Amino acid sequence: MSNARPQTRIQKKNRETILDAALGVFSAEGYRGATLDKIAAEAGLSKPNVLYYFASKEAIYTELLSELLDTWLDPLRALDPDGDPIEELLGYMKRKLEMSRQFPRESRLFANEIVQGAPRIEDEITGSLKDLVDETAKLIDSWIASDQLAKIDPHHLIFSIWATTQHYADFDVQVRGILQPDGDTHLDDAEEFLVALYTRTLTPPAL
Amino acid sequence: MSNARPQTRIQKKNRETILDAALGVFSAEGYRGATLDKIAAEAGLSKPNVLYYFASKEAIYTELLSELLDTWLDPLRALDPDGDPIEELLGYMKRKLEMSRQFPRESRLFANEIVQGAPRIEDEITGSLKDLVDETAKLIDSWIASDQLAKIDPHHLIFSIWATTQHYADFDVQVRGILQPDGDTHLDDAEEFLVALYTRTLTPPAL
DNA sequence: AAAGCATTTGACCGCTTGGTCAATTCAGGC
DNA sequence: GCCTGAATTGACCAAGCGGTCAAATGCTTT
Repeated sequence: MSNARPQTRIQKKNRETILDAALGVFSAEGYRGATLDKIAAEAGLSKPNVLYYFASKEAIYTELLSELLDTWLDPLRALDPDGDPIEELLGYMKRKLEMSRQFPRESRLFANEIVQGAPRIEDEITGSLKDLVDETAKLIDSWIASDQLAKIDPHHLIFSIWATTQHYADFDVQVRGILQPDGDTHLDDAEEFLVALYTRTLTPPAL
Repeated sequence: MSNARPQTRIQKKNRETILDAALGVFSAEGYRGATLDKIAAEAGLSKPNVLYYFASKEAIYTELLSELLDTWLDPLRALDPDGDPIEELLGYMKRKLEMSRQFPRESRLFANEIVQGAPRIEDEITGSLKDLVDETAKLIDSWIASDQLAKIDPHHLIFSIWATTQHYADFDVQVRGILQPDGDTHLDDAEEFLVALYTRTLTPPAL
C-alpha cells in the first residue's frame, strides 16, 4: 500500500474538480441516482476522462465518504473537558449548526448513506465513531456527577444535537417550504431556539 | 374523477401486497435504487404481473407517498387546543416517536424523498403541510401568550420534535451502531430523554 | 361444459448505465 | 522542433432497467 503517486498539478486539480462535482450529484440524488454522465457534465469533463482519474463510480463515492468522516467528527473532538460544560455543549451545537449552513451537501451525503443502511460505513460507525461518542458520553457523565449539568442521558443528548442541527441541511426543502416566504433568517432563528432549548435542558436545578 | 372500480378481492389483496413490498424496497434503497424486479420478487409476483396492477414504478411510488402523507400528519391534528399545553405537546412528541417505532419504513421513505429535494411532494409541503403547521404555530403562540408555555419559537419547536423523533427511524443503523451491544431499550430511553428535554424547555418560568 | 373475463407470464424491446479501448491531442524537457 | 508520457475523447459494449404484448391459465357464471 506504499504508494508513490506523482500527483501532478493537473491531476490534483482535476481530482478535486471531480470530487466537488460528485459531492453535488451524490448528495442530491443518492448513490444509485447519481450517474457518471451527470458527474462528468457537472465537472466539465468527459466520462472516460473522469474514469481516468478514478477507478470507478464506487471509488469516487467511497473517497468522498472517508474524506468527510473526519471533518464531520471534528466538532466533537473540540469539546474541552476543562471548559464550562454548558458553554462547551452549546458551542458544539453551534458548530454542528454552522456545518449545516456551510456544508449542506456533505450533510445530505451522509443522510442518504445512513438512511439507506450505511452499507459502506458500518465499520466506521461501530468503530471510531462509537468510540468517540462513548468517550464524550463519559465526559458528560462526569460533568453531571460534579453537578455542573442537569441529569440527562448523554448518548441521547448527542443524538438530539445531531438530529436538530442536521435537520436544517437534510430537510432543507421542507423547512423552507413551511417557513416561506420569509426563510432567509431561519438558521439564525434556529440557533436562538436551540440555545434556549439546550440551556434550559442542561442547566442544573438550583441547589 | 368519479371512478367505479370493481376492486375484486384478489385485486385488493395483490395491490396491498405490492404496496407493502414496494414500501420496503423504496424505503431501503430510495426511488432510483429500487427496481421493479426487486419489488416483484419481494411481493412474490412476476414483474409483468406487478405492472398489471399498477401503471408504472412511478405510480406505485406516488400512491405510497400520498397514502402516507395523511397518516403522517394525523398526530399533529390530534393536538387539543383546550388541553394542557405541555401535556399536549409531550403527547404529540410521544406519538411521533411511536410512529418511528412502528413505521420506520414509512419514515425512511419520507426522509429519502425530502433529502433529495422532495421533487414529487413539494406542492403538499408548501400547501396542506404548511397550512397545518402554521395553524399549530398559532395555537402554540396563544398558549405562550396566556403564560401556559415558556416563550419559544413555535415553528422551530415543531421542527425539533420532528427531527429528534424521526431520527430514531431514519438513522436507525447509526443509533444502534453506537448504542450496541445494548440497543433493545433505546427507544424507551429516548422517550425518557425527550420528555425531560421538552418538559424543561416548555415549562414557563415560575411567576 | 362452455363462454367470458380476470389473472399470470415468458419473451422481448429500447434505453440508460458503468466501464473499456484504441486513437488522438497536449505539455514540458531536451 | 521533436520526443515522450500525460491527458483526453469518440465509439463501443454488456448488463440492467422500465415497460410491452401476445399467449396461456384460472375462475365464475350460466
